[in-house]
Amino acid sequence: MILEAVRKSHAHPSAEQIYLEVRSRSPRISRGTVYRNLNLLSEMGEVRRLDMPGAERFDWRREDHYHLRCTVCNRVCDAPVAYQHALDQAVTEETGFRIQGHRMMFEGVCPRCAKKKQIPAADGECPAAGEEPDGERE
Amino acid sequence: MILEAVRKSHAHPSAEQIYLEVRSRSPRISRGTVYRNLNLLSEMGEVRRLDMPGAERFDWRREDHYHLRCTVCNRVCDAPVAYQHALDQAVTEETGFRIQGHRMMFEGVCPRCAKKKQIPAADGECPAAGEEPDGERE
DNA sequence: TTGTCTGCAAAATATTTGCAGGGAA
DNA sequence: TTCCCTGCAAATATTTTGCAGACAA
Repeated sequence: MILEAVRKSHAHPSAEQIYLEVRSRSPRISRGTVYRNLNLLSEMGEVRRLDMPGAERFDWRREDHYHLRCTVCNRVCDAPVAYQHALDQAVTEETGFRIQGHRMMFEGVCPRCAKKKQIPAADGECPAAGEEPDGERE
Repeated sequence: MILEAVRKSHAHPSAEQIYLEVRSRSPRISRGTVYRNLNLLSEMGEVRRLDMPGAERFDWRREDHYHLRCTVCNRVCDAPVAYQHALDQAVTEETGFRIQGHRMMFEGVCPRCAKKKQIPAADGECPAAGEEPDGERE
């Protein structure tokens, strides 16, 4: 059920958002269970974890890909750039690390925030997908 | 003094590590002051902030560059890959975001952890620089 | 004096964990 | 019964903040 919640929301939700979503359908669920299962799911590779300032986010997509984050409203969407396997190879050879992969996060201001010059309310979408902003960070 | 501490430690220290370092020289300093000044310094661009699971890390280098993290001991070092400005350009054009830049974090197992199969003690160095491991994460 | 910065402690946020109970095998 | 998973609450960990005092301009 938690896995479904992550997969259904393509908005890279935080653990708290997933908790709220699941609770709306199963009101007795606890945060502990959500965190425990998100950890399990990410270890199993069913969901992907995004390191972000403030709180982790989760991604339903299992393939390697990059992300794009608005530094104003904190919304995250997928970046239109192909994963560069060649870099992993290069770093492996140069460092001796057993490279598992890499993460890339683009940062900038989304079109909406650029216009509004203010933190937007709580709706809206990425250039090509429905996402939910946060409106938190300064 | 806090800026010096970050610059002196080329090991991408956490706020706590910086606090301990500064306190060893100025025992009356408080965590609040360290956090406040790290935030100031990163806003001024004097230090760089690294988003990591668990806790933020700080980097004295001001130029754009990538990082490499051992998923076992949690040590971080600089990655031997040049920053790809072309990607920022591409994402700007494709998304309409006002791109400020991107972060890249390679992940893998460092040579020492690969050998020891265990979390190493508290010494050691990156392939080419002295760094301090964490030995925290599972 | 006025404004800025600090130490201290409490608060806020995010996540993990101990424990007893419930349900499935 | 046994084992695993859950809810609940307390505990951790990290970072921020309110406040009163110290220091410099």
